[in-house]
Amino acid sequence: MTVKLYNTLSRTKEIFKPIRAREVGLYTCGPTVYNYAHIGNLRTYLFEDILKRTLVYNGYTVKHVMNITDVGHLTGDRDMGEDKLEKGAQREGKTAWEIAAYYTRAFQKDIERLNILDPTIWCKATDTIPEQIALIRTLEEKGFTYHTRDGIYFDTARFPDYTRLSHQNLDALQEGARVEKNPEKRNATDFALWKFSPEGVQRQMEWDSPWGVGFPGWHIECSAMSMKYLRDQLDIHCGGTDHIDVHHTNEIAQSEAATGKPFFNFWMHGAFLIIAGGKKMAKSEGNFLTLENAFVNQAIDPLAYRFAAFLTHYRKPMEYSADAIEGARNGLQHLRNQVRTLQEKAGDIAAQGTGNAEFRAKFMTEINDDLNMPRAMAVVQELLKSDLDASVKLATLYDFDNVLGFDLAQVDQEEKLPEDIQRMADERLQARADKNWALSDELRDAIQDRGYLVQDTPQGTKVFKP
RNA sequence: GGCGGCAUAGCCAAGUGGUAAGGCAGCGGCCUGCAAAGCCGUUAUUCGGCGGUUCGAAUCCGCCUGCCGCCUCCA
Repeated sequence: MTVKLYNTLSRTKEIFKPIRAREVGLYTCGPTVYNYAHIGNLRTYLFEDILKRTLVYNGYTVKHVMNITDVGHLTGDRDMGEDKLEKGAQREGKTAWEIAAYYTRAFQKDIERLNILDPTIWCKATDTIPEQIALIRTLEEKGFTYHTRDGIYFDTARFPDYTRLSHQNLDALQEGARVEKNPEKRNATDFALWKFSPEGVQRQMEWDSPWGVGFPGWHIECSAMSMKYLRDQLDIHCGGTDHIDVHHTNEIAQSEAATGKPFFNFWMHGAFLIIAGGKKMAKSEGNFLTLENAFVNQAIDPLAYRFAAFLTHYRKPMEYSADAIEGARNGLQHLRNQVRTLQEKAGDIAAQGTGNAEFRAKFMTEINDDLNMPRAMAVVQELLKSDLDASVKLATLYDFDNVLGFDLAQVDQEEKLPEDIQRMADERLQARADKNWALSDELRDAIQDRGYLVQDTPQGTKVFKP
């Protein structure tokens, strides 16, 4: 089976071929940990999870590196010395280091709740300062840098293929359209590799460097870390679509300028989650929803978001609405109920291996076509509606779940009922035996109010948490 | 201004030349003491608008309308 992936570099779907035969190097841009991730951020990590699981499903081993940006980028060229982490620290009365540690944990909890597989390697920007400095020094030796009063900058005019990824027309760039421009920059697209700590200011995060005390620029960490951990396996680099024009363009420029070799063969970008009115979800827009407040606190299983995300292709903007989430929530619950029903009918599932080969091939065709999850989800429905034996269906579903990540094999693990719920269930059983329907219905309502489902089946009454 | 994207049923959406996937909601039925769950069936003569190319277009071309992203950090 071949995997086709849309490569932003060529703007076409290409047949994926890793540098090594069976092991893929994957780098995914991680969060800046100065606040909670919002569900729009999380959409991108879900896309990357599907990418990784699809590669694994195809028999590849994936060496996955994700960075944690725990040093603040400046909020703008002119905000001398103020960055998001230090600002967050001020806001919350903690140190920048505490802020970073706190939101790193929060992020890791979020991805765990979404069943996103952990990367092979987590790496922190602050742990690779020496590598970043070394990279900047190489660039300096090769003549790609220049000093300004506030830092060391990369001269993009020296890198001929600067717009390879962005396909921008540099003459038409409107520098300073939204922010005051830095008069010392030689070209509008030049960017800082190293920033000096402002005079008279003691930053919480600053390091010595050959150029003076300061902190790394906005893009250098990803170059340094991907080269450090993936070396000669620079296969796929992912991030949000907003990274194409600036962050990834600059990463390519500085990396290739330093090494003289191509940086990553595949660049993949996830589209935004948008909300009513078509606006992106963003911290700066003040419309951001976290997994915590939009799902966990609403008693909605976070996996409903996973389900929802798979109903839209990763390269298309996804409409967020309460109705859409309600639909996904119901869809996931329905799927789990179907699995429960199958489990009751199924015989030896293990004997079925990975299930039905025909459906497996169909499923694989879809995920291998640039991760077409909406179609893969349709294949799941087709399988469910087919007249295959329950054990075969279930084995096939469990196999698909290696990619889907809905924990379908776990739905049968019914937890023990709390004592009072169990007592009500017992009383209701007696009421039914007495044909006291009024009492029976009252008890059913009471149990359901507590979040449990009551089902009277031919095999007896079942009470469980949905 | 440049680059890029979006517009398909009540909602979320797939589909890039061959006559509209799938999910949710709704409706009808089976089952049930009634439900729930499950199952079966059903729901767009039509794809933002107007032209054009073609035997044939949601899909290609032109024009128009509306919306959005990036060009500052941002998934």
